[in-house]
Amino acid sequence: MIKDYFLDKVEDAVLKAVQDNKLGQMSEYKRETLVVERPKNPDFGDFAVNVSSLARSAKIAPPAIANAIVSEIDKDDNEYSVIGGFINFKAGKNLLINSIDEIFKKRENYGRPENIKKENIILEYVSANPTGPFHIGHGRWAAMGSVLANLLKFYGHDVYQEFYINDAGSQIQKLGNSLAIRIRQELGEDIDFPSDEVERKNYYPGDYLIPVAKKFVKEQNNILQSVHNDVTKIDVKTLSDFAKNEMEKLQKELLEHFRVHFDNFYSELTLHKSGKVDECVNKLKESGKIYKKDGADWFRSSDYGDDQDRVIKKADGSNTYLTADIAYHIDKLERGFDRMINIWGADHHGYVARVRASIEALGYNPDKLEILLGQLVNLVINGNEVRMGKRKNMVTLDDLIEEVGVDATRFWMSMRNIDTTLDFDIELAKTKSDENPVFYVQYAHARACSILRNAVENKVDTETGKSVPAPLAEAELAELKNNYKKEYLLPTLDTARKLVLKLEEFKSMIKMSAETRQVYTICRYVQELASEFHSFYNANRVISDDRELMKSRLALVLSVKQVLKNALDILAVTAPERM
RNA sequence: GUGCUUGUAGCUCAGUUGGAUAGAGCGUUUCCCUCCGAAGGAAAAGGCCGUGGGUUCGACUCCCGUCAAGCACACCA
Repeated sequence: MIKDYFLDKVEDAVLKAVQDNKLGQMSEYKRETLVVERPKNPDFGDFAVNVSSLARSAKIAPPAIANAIVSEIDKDDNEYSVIGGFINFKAGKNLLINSIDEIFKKRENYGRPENIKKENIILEYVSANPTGPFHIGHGRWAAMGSVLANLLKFYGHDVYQEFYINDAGSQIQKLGNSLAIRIRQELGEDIDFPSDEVERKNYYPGDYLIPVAKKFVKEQNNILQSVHNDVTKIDVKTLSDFAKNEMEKLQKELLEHFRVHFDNFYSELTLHKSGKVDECVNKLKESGKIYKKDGADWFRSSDYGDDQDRVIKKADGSNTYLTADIAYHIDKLERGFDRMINIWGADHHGYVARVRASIEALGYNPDKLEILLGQLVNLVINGNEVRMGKRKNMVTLDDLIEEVGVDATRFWMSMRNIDTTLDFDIELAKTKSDENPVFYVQYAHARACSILRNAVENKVDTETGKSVPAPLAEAELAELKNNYKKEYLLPTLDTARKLVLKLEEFKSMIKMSAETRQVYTICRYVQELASEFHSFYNANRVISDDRELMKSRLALVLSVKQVLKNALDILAVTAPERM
């Protein structure tokens, strides 16, 4: 990376200057003390380093330090200039040419770092209850999680994507009871969910169980006959299992459609059945971190930073949700993953401390668990915020995707910092104009493709009716693409510096994004690259009579297309050839 | 009451780990197609970085207080 190249040069020079006693009283320098930044004013250069931080140990003024350092640098064809305590750097032709060359060499792998410490990561996200359709909040975790998985894989890690199904506990019974009501309605009975608010909370009154009830009546006739259509005589488990399977099926179909791929769906129920939950309780007891109070077993999570202790086994002998969750995380560790990354909604933040505590209490390293807490999603309809209430006004993810499409939904759900509440403006996400960043970016890709098509297409002159030969033969374009030579770029280099630098930035953007787990940086980058490309397009005509210049610019167009594609692939947003 | 997150341009948001004149998109105003996609581009206007202190040569960034918004504080899952 040009950035790293520059920093290396500066640091080598600092070390040399220190050795030659040219930096005042400074006697040693530790690498990575200095930081590369972007100059506020682009006229200063492409990158800059501020050496003011060295002034304290050197005991000489920052400009003198900067000059001393620059005088030690082997400059090649790059420009170094000193303003105050800043060393500004402007990349020369060699570096710029090399960065485009790299794109042609690496193609779809451009941006993947050479040497990273590869980790075997389990990424858990969405993990919704199988008791209903996804709401738009789930959409944010689904989009961000799958982008993060793509990103970390691209970066070089092994990523195993898992969905934890909360298919145990009271809500499943609730689901069965709700289905019973829907089936009775289906059979013609005049019955409805209780109107009393408190009692109503024991049911899922949403419409989504109606088709499930219809299906049950159609497919499970033998069961209904055996109880002479008296639904109350059917075992609740039969009903809840049926509903649960239907919900899981719907959820999985939607995830596929949304381009979200899980390697595994891990059932909480199997965790209980396998005895792993009990095993976990026993281990905690052995660790001496359990005590009895009011008939329940309490875990001393407060010994590990939690603000209070937590019940692990209720007075009635059953386990809490937390107990299963602990067992689940221990199971992940025992499956041999180096790192566990979970994406949780901010409404679960209270769980972070207790899960970490349990991991530590059981003798594992809690730092292996990374929990990304995401703020929630607000829907904006016609400029008005629609608060996502518990059940009322619930917009399902299905509806949203149908309304705005997979590409726009994925992009919008990924484009904001995970720490900020996301305002999802439906109208804006639907617009096909520059107001909508997804289309702006896709348009840039389509435009690049269009130029490449035009370069090799024979045209017909509308006035004379004569055919006009293509500016470039197919074979020549193929040659440019497959046997790219560094010299190709030279003729357009001066007018394309900004664009080349932006293409080069892809590498550092990927690094930053992967290391901070913040996928929105990819969305931002792709908009910036599109902007630079549109700008270049307007200022420079690609197809022209000057063949060398044309080839040079086509090489850039090919590069832009490649890098846009690489970024959009990570986002799993399509890169259209035409729109 | 306690904890977590967020307050930056009219709106939606960046701000690379404490540095140069605080940036981008939308919106507003003015320009740019005889020609590769104007679904684009160029430019202008727009800011007490919620607020009050502190640390520092230097603070949007770090610390403390304070105000506002969201979320969470179960032997529910």
